[in-house]
Parts: sequence; structure tokens; C-alpha cells
Amino acid sequence: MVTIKDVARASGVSPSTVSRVIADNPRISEETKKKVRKAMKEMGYYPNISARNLVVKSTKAIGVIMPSSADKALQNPFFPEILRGIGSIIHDMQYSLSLSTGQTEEEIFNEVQRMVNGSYVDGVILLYSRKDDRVVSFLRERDFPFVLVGRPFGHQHTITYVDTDNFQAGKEITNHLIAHGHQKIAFVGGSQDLHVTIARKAGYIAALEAAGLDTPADYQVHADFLRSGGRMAVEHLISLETPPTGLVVSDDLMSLGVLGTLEDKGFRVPKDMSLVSFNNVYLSEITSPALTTVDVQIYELGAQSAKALIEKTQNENEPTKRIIIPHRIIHRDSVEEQPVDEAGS
Amino acid sequence: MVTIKDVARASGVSPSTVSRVIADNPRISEETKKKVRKAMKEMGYYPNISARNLVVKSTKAIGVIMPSSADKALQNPFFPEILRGIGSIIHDMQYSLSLSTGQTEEEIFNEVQRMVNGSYVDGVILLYSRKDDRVVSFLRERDFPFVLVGRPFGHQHTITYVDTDNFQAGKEITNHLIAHGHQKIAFVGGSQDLHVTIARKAGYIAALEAAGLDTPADYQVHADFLRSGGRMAVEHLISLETPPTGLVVSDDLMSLGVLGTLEDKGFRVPKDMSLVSFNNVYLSEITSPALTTVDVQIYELGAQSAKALIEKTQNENEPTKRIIIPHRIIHRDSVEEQPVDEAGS
DNA sequence: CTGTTAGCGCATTCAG
DNA sequence: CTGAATGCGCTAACAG
Repeated sequence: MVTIKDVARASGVSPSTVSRVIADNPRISEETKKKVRKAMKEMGYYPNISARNLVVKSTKAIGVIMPSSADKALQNPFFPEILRGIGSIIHDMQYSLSLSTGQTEEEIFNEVQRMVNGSYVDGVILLYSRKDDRVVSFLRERDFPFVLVGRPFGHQHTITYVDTDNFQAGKEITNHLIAHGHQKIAFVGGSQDLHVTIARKAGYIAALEAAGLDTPADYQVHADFLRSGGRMAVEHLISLETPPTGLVVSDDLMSLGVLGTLEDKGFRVPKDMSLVSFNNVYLSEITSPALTTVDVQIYELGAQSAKALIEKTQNENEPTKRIIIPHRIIHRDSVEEQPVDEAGS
Repeated sequence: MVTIKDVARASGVSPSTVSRVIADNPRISEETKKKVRKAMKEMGYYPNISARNLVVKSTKAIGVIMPSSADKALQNPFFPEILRGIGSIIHDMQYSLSLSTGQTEEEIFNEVQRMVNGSYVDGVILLYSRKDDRVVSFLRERDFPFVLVGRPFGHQHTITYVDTDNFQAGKEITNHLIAHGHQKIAFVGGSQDLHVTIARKAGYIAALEAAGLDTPADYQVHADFLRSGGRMAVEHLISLETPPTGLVVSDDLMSLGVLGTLEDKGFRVPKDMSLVSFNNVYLSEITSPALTTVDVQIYELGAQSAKALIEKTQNENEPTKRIIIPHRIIHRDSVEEQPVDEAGS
């Protein structure tokens, strides 16, 4: 391995000068810079990152923590896409990205400890938000830079996070259904522990109430999304005395399962049942029908979280921020006009 | 930050002894080990990884390189799943995982250079295989440990890789269609630059020829999978004078698009058209109909590649290996018996 | 503008 | 069984 000393010797300067050339220190003459760079190139010199990290006490690396993945939820295309967004910024800033590898909550917690305590990374991005999360407690105790994608449970004012306005999005997409004449609208959500589910459902309810429509408890189902993609939820809904005519599903991938079940049961979307959902991942445009969904700009969610985190790691007293990424409804083919039910309400 | 010296002072031993305790060196008495460990715990000592890496000249980190991701191909659930497999091993071995962040071929190449030259990682896993790939050339020149997921283009005997027997898989899944009475079977593949596409198609052809069936060029289409998920491919096939009755699609996600297009055009799967594909990602079980597909054990593909790589980084002259992960057909609902066409061939 | 010196935190000789 | 000394490769004062 060729070191800074070798380059120094070869170009007839001192090691510190070489170091300064690497940092492009303005106090070094262009002439010697050129000379040194030439030597570096010829000798194939590349700075050793560990040595550098050791002295500057920073790694220019950030850790990305995925949700515990015993389940299939990780197969959601949401993750590659947000990773892509995070990656874009990380790359631009010449940082590197260390990905979590734990499968269980326990493993993940240990891993975060290792990352933080061993100075593997300068900061951490959490790709999930769970109630009573040890990881968040740990990070806060340690006062270690982190940002959360989603909404924190508690400490909203001291945790920097980037999120969608899921309440508003839920309201808007539900209103979209209402505007198309639907009055019997059900909600199919994922785990009730997740803030996204809670917020989107709250938006759904707010929209219905504002329109003076019913929000029967029967219409609010939570699918354990892994088990056959919400099949049970759909079966429940269509077996009701008055089944809904519109469905608000809290995730595109779940919509795929809902769509499948609906078809199996002889319901045609959107003719017999309208359907809207959230995220706008790639698959939502290739299903039949293509899904009307709210685009939450996953890529941007990732990019902004990385940006915020890096700022935080670079500036000790960067203020706590709450970053809301705008969303918009993508109109496709899963919604159809519903003749207003005169007998209704 | 509490260092090895602090611990040494606090427990009344020398720094080198502490270092030996960390390494669990057998030449240290259990007694002092206990004493030192107690001090470490009390003081909250954790070894600094950069310092350690510097002296041992290894990072216990491996780099994972994703395909260039300008396109939506990255949204394939294949990636989170293979990452999960890789992660499982990395985690068990107490390594860490550095993920590539480049979006273009150029960016990725630079990144790999940085990882290798800067000693960021001990080895690299390539999650793609492209013809004339600079990354592979670079890694080979440098004699840097790497393994490839998929089949290399050239140098098959000097590159360690883990792959599916895609030819065989293609043959089997096509035979499955043939066994169900299909005689007019088409192939819908992705980019012809990818080895998977080539191999699966070759298997498809071999199966048809072995059965004495036709393999018209018209039946072999390559969808630019990003653009509306193979819509054009399907439109082409069904507009043929004698359209096929069975489709071999080279990827589950692509099948989703094919399924959608087929439905839009009034074809019902599997009644009017049978469909089989590859990978067995989660979504293949929640579509309607659920897909009959080849389970390639993505998770295992990842795990084995990580395992092979780590062995390689730890043992200088670990032999080059070719690891084939077994596959199996998952029978679901996208294939139906086709009455044998007496007039055929 | 450049060189000298010191030290980051740790592992590893070599003594004892 | 343990300690003292040395150096991994680099950056950062401090001189000049």
C-alpha cells in the first residue's frame, strides 16, 4: 500500500504538504499541488479512510436502519425507492451508507449500539417509527444525530423527522371518492401500531364526517398485510349487509392483494368497487386497473432525510426540524362515478 | 470518549492487557479479564473501529453494489429480499454492510473505486451482471475479493458467483406448460443484455424443441420492462395471427404488467391464457390469479453470496466457486389445462 | 507557503 | 501471565 509518506518522498515535499494537497488547502502553491498530484497519480495513491477517520473523529458514513424484517413487509418496493433517495444525497456529499442487517428488534438494537458506540457512523436514519422504540430512546440518551422517516411517537419537538401529511392525504383521497358520488366508503389499513395507519385513517374519518357520511366501525378493518395481503379484510367487507362501494387502502402493495381478492369474489374494479391507496410505487401503474393513489414522493422522503441528517452531523446546533414532503393524487383507473344513492343517509 | 487507556488506568493494568482482554487472548488470567471487563462495562467503553481497522488492515465490512438505478427496475422486490439474505450472514459474522449509492454506471464505478482504494471494505458483492462491465475488470485487475450474483460474462472459471440454473429453470417451467397441453408458448423477457434473460429463454427454447414444438421468432419478445411493464410485448403477441396460449415471463414483477395488459384486452388468466414466471416474490402470491412461478430462493442467493465472499476475504487462497442455488416450481393458479390442438404441428 | 512534531486509539512485537 | 515500546496512516497545531 502506498502511503502519504511515499508520495511525499517521491515528490520531494513533507507528508503534511501532501495532506494539505489532498484537502486542497489554499495555502499550498498551485505548482507544488500539481507536482504532488502527479506523483499521487503515478504511484496510485489513495488516502486510507480508517487513518483519516481516526484523526478527524468522523466517518462521513451514515447508518440506515430498516424495520425488523421477519415479515414480508420489507418486500415493499417502498424500501428500494427510499434507499435510492437517500443514496442520491449520500453520494453527492461523498458520504457512505451503512445498512442495518438485523432481522429482529433485538438484533437491530444491538446493531445500532455497535454503529454508535464503535463510531461506525456519524448519524442514523430510521426507516420506521414504532411505539416505545428502544432505538429511539438510546439515540436520544446518547444525543446522537438521527432523523426519522415517519412521525415519532412522542418527543415530536425534539426529534427531526420527515414525513408525509398523512392526515391530509387521507382526507384528500377520501374526498376524491366522495366527489365521485361514493357514500359507503371503507378503510383497509395495516398495523395499528404504525403512525401512517393511524393518520391516514384519521384523515379518512375526518373527510367522511365533514361530508356528513357514516363511519361505521364495520368499515374500518386492519389487515395483517402479510397474511394473504388483506384477503380476510376484503372478505369481511363484502359480506356486510351493506357493503361499501369505495375502499381506501393504506398501501399500494396491500391494494394489490385487495384487488386480487375482489376479483376472485367477482367484484370488478372500478365498476363494482372503487379503490384508492397510497405511495405510488411502480406497481401501482401496471396493475389492472392502474391505481389511483397518492404519490408521497418516496424518493424525496429519502433524499430530504439524508440531507437533514448530514446537516445535523455537520452542525452541532442545527435546529430540530419537521419536514413535510408534499403529496399529490395520481389519477388513474381504479375509481368510477357512483350514482348517488337517494335512499342514503 | 473513553479509550483503552482509560480502562487500563481504571483497572490497574496496562493498555496492552486491555487490548488482549478485548481479543479474549487466552494468555490473560480469568481473574484480570473479569476485572478489566467490569471496568469496561462501568465506564461504557467501546473499541473504536477506525483505530482498530487502521492497525489490523481490515474493516470487516463488505460492499454491496446495486445495479444502476435510473430505472424502475430497482423497485423490484427482489432487491430488498436479497439484501435481507446478505444481511443475515453479515450480521451473524459481525460484519457491516456498505451499500452503493450511485445512480449511473459511471457513479457506481467511481464508488467501487473509492470503496476498494480507500479500504472502506474487505470485499464486494455485485448484484448484477452486465456485459463488458468496468467494475468487474477493475476488481479483477486489483485482485480484490468479490462475488457476483448471477452469471459472469466471461472468466467464469476465475470469478466466484452464485446463481440459479436459469436454463434448467426455464426448461422446467416451460415443460410445465407443455404438460398442461400448451403447444403455442411465447416468451416475454427483459433486457437481452442480462444473462438471466438469455438463459431462461434458452431453457424455454430447449423445452419446446425437445417436445417437437414450434419456436417462432414472433413468440420471443423483449419488453423494456420499465415502460408500462411489457404492455407492448403483450399487445404484439395477442395481435398475432395465431396467438400463444401460454406465456413464459422472465420476472414476477413483469408478470404483473402482463397480467394487467391481458385483462385490459379481455383475456382471462388462466382461462384464455396461461402464465408462468420466475422469482416468487411476495406479490406473486397476492395477484389474481396467484402466479405459478419458479422460486429461486432469493434470500438464499443473498446469504450464500455473502458467505462465499466472507470466506474469500478471510482466506487468501479460497478456491473460486460456482454456487448454484436450487429452485423449485411453485404451483399456483395461473396455469390451466389446454385442450390439445389436434390440428397442431 | 512549507516542514516538524505530536498524537488519534489500538494491536503487536519483544522483554520480563 | 503482563508491561513497555513501537507504529498503522493521517491531520493539525506550531514554527519558520
